Amino acid sequence: MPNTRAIIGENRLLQLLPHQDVDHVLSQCDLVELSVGQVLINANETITYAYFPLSGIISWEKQIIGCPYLLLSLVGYEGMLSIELTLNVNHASCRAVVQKAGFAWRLPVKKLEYFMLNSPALLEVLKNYTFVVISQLIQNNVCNHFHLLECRLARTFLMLQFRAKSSEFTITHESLALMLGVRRVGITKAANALQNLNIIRYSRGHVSVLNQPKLLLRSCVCYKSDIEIYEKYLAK
Amino acid sequence: MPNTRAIIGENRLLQLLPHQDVDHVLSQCDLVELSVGQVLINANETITYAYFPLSGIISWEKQIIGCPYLLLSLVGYEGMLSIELTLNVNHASCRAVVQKAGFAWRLPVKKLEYFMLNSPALLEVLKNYTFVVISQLIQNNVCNHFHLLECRLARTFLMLQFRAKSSEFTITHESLALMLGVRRVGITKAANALQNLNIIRYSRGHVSVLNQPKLLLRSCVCYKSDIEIYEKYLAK
DNA sequence: ATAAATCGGTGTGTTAGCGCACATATAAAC
DNA sequence: GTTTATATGTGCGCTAACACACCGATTTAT
Repeated sequence: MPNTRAIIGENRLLQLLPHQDVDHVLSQCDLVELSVGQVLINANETITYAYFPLSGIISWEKQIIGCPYLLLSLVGYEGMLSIELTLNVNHASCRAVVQKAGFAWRLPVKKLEYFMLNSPALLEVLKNYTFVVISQLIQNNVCNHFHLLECRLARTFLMLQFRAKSSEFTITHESLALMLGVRRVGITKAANALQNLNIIRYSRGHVSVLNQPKLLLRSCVCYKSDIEIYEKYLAK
Repeated sequence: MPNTRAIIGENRLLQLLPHQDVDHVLSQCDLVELSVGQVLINANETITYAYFPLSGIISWEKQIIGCPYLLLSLVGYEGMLSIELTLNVNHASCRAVVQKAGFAWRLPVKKLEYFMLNSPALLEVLKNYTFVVISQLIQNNVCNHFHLLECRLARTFLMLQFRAKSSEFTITHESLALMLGVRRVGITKAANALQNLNIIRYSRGHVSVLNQPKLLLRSCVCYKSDIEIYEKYLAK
């Protein structure tokens, strides 16, 4: 299905596998559509599927009683939803919400467990990706604590741009506020600063990155660190 | 060596293994002393040993260029240092520093890799513990972001008390500040508040928890959450 | 075309934690 | 017993982000 692939994209984790393994895995997957706002799973629920996004973006966010949600990781075509399965845990740590519409391969847990035992290549990719996510959790921890909002917002725009494979994407200040654990007005102020510098432009949820190099300069080192670790452990 | 064991304590992860497996593992371990301030590993260094603490406490802390260190996890007799190895990664994500003197079993990486292939029980324990640490990273992320310093300090005291297996332990405001990513004076202020309520008492690095129930009330839910997840995945 | 909903902007006062500087007090060293 | 190092306390001005409240603009629905 080369035509379909061109439209819906590919998943970088699956691309790392030998052809034979990919074929086996895909034969057990369903192609599903991800629509904005869709909650794929809530914290503590039993995991029934792993998702390998092809073109959408999923946010992985945690809530503590009495606090708002906080973004922990963004999952797009470069990753997989439900790394818990790598460790044979089948309860979700976090809520997963679709932030950008798209498509994903959906694989039942049982099948994934089978492949983890029978495809060493897949197992290795999963382990490496799980480590990458752990690294992201660590980086996020420090970043959220020490870096100023404007930097963190810039970093978030970069992460969204990367996963959207486009310098234009759709996200409201409200959603960004939820991700970064701040008030909506906080995002408005920070986003405005970036807009006044002609680095981004936005209007009613539609964001355009006008100057990516400048955005990188305004962001913290954390974006680059994340990318570097990803490339180190998940290069072709 | 029952006498020795009584003195140096036991490691809860190893206790979960069948006797036979423990004996095999311990036969390949060295008993090492942990002294306060000792840096067991720095971020990005190659991991050569895993440590199973028996009585000391190790802090796992990350630094980003331009920022202070931040505590990510405390490792005591309930855990293991170097969960990266579970995912076949042998580069350290973080620095590990001894915060409380004690003893640990030290196992060379090669041997651990061997046991991961040959002791299914150990592999399972390692996977579960790795998941527990991921959960801690997630909880910490939200906690550090939303909870007030006094709560977070109370939580830290509880974590130290738990791992020290004693309501008395030794730690300075300076070290606590480093762990929680705040100024020393911030700790002084928060610790003073707890002391004025007769919940703790401290003097020149020596802390006594006087009233643990009250300390629990002053702390955030995060301590209990951590304990619950630990018990769920690493119960006997 | 009007109403309703969504999205973004502004303004005022508050606060947790910061940076910096300096003051004690206890313990260890000589 | 005096010195020195370590550990803790205090004070002052600052700022990022908060809470709350309200306004304007654009899109969508009827």
